[in-house]
Amino acid sequence: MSQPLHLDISEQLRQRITAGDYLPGAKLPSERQLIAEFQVSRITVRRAIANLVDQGLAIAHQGKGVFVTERRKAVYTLTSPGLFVAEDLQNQGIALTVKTLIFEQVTPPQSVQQLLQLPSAEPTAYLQKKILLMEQVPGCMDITYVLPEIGELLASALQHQMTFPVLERHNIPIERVEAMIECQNADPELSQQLQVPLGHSLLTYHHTAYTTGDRPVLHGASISRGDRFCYAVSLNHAR
Amino acid sequence: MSQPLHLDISEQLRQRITAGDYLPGAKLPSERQLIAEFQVSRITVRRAIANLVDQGLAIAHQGKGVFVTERRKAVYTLTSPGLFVAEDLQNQGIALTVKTLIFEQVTPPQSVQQLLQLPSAEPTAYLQKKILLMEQVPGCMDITYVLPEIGELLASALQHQMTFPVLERHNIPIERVEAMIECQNADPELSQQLQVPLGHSLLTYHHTAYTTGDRPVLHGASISRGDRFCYAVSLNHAR
DNA sequence: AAGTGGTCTAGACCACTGA
DNA sequence: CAGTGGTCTAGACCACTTC
Repeated sequence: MSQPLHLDISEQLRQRITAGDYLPGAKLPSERQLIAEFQVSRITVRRAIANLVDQGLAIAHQGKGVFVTERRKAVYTLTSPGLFVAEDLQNQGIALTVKTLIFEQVTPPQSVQQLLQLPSAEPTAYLQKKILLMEQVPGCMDITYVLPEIGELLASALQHQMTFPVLERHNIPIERVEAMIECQNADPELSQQLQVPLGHSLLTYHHTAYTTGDRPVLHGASISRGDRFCYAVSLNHAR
Repeated sequence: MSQPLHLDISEQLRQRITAGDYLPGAKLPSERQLIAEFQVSRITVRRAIANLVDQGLAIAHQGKGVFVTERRKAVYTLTSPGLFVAEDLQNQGIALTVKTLIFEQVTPPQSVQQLLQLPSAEPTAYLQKKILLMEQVPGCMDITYVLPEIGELLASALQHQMTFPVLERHNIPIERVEAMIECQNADPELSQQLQVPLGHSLLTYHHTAYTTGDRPVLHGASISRGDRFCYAVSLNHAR
């Protein structure tokens, strides 16, 4: 055996997918059919399917079957710092709904305290935890800490609207955003909230927003499904 | 059974990891030990471990054991378009080696032909495929298409050095870069080249670089291990 | 009821690692 | 060599979906 059987089988199936034998959205043969076709045990077929799922090529639905994944991604364009990334999607005609999970005053973790330059005596901030639904489907979980003064002022607005536009409307201009983009994998909570399998690839956009005078206003993380979103940036030479 | 056994077990192990009972780099109990501890079959223990691996919390090494992953990431800072992302790492004191896999003239795919504005009559470009080793460990695969004139001119230099500095040195300034960052999962080739398990999360930086007069020069993708790298961006308000 | 994928068992053999 | 994880088998039962 030069190569594991399950890999051999998943590679054959992968080839059929990339060749277009099974189109996006189409159903793959059932486990029973694959057992018959490749003459192997069920556990090996299941492992082969797991390989495809891990590669993001297929998704299993209990009672229905295994389906080839759709491969289109929505683009968050990072442009002006005052434009919340999700706003960009609305311009693309994607229906956006905000579902607030948490909105309360908390003592943020050390790292956030420093970024927001909170007083060490009584370091509090408002924590918002929201799910962003795109076309009724959960696509992003947003966890944001905002300065307490701002949280109090805008409590009602912040719970049902995008954060950045609310700030701009209240004369808190966003001058600069420091951002960091990374990959992470779904833990049980994210897996449940975003309705993806445990370990699913996620794209995380960490951001700290500063208003006039380089004063930090908020710090947050937008965790999106990695199979459905990406970020676009344009870098221009300073002249 | 409200929750699958394997999830129950992986959650208990996860808690021990986050609580610090098992520190990064430490070895988890062996499958045999876990079988004894939780009184379940081997397949269930293996599934529990697979859950941890999928979440990026652990990594298995045959013959050695399962180990808690190290969680530090190197940062690619996206600043001036003329600075190749990887250069940034050298400034951080990380040893960088380039291993060229492919360097040849090819007919690029349709999408690249358009981006590079190649003549439809005879659309050729140089394709470079490189592995970037950080501290002797493969961390990134770079696939770049460059205009044929440039490829010919710089053949020898391009094979062993970073692309952008070579261009700058030959008076081809990079004025603008259009970039896109996304998640993808390791297919068998990437899995082998980057020495990660099949399906491992990867961070991909697609980029098209333009020189004076908005003429495209090259288009490429830098595919990095998602568990070891991230991208930093700074967005400033235009004044 | 029939078909699908999800969970779990007991057991065998193989491949790699390190003392 | 003993200990580790990797592959594979046959078989059972469960949960969900569709008809």
